Amino acid sequence: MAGLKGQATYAVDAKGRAAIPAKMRATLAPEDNNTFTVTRGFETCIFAYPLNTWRQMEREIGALSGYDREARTFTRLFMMWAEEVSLDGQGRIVLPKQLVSYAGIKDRVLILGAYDHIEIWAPESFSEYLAAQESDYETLAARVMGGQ
Amino acid sequence: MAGLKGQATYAVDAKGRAAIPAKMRATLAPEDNNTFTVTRGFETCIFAYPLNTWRQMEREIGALSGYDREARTFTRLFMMWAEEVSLDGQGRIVLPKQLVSYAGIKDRVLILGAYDHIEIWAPESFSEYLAAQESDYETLAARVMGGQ
DNA sequence: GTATTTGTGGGGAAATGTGGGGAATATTCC
DNA sequence: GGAATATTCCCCACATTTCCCCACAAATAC
Repeated sequence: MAGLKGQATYAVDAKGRAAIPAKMRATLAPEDNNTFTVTRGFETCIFAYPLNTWRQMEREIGALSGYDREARTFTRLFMMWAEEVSLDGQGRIVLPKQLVSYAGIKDRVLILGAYDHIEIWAPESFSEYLAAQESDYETLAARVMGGQ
Repeated sequence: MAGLKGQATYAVDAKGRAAIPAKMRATLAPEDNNTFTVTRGFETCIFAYPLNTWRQMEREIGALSGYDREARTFTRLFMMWAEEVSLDGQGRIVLPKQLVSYAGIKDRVLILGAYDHIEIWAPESFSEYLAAQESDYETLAARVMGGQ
């Protein structure tokens, strides 16, 4: 699968639905079956994994020991927020209420591609998140990618 | 089997019944025969294992040495609380009284999927459990999954 | 300028969660 | 032992939520 990329903001309607950008939909493999698993993301957003990617995540979770206290806690938190959602005929998903509330989403969402998953943010939360970063883009790149 | 996931709170009626979320029921294999084995869980909740998974747990218990004192104690505690329960026509199970009392359940339960089993909590107990965690979600993930 | 794709809204059918009745089974008490 | 009582199980009924489809507006492509 080609990496998920791009960004767009969309309306959330009265039924809690939001469109997934057509460009991102085009990136999905047929085996993904127009299905995502959404779960609690890191840093106040919703993560949406295409089906194939989610299967890989589950394998990693399944490899953890049920007798280790921290592993148990993480398994609970990761899985309890997870929910499988499929695109409707118009390319939308229903955002689970609990995740909407966790992410602070009201009537609009910012959807962005992040290589192997999609992220769904309340636009205001994303602005705050950006503002809170201490390193600028260039510095961050150097640190993460090993510029020096 | 796809991992059990999701969360929902349900009423416990006067007969001690609680619904199992339809999404979780859909995850069960036909061989699970709509049957769970419930037992005392780790951290003040009830664990409910689908039949197949329970068989696996039993094999692990069976592999323990009966001549080891601690193994003997763990076997007793693990097995003495276990009880097999089946879904009724409406997708509910009857929660065994002793486990209800152990988990501090009153009139509502929080049910969550935890990959290979379901957990049944008193909502208040789960809140306390969450509040008692010293690491936040992101930190926990990095520690358990090896972010760094 | 027209045709096609993309995004938004809403209505009706089906599934889900909850309560309760009554028969069958078990338990208690005399 | 037998009657009274309690418990368990299986069924039906209803309210609510969710799902799936149709319709239209806006944007993009040609």
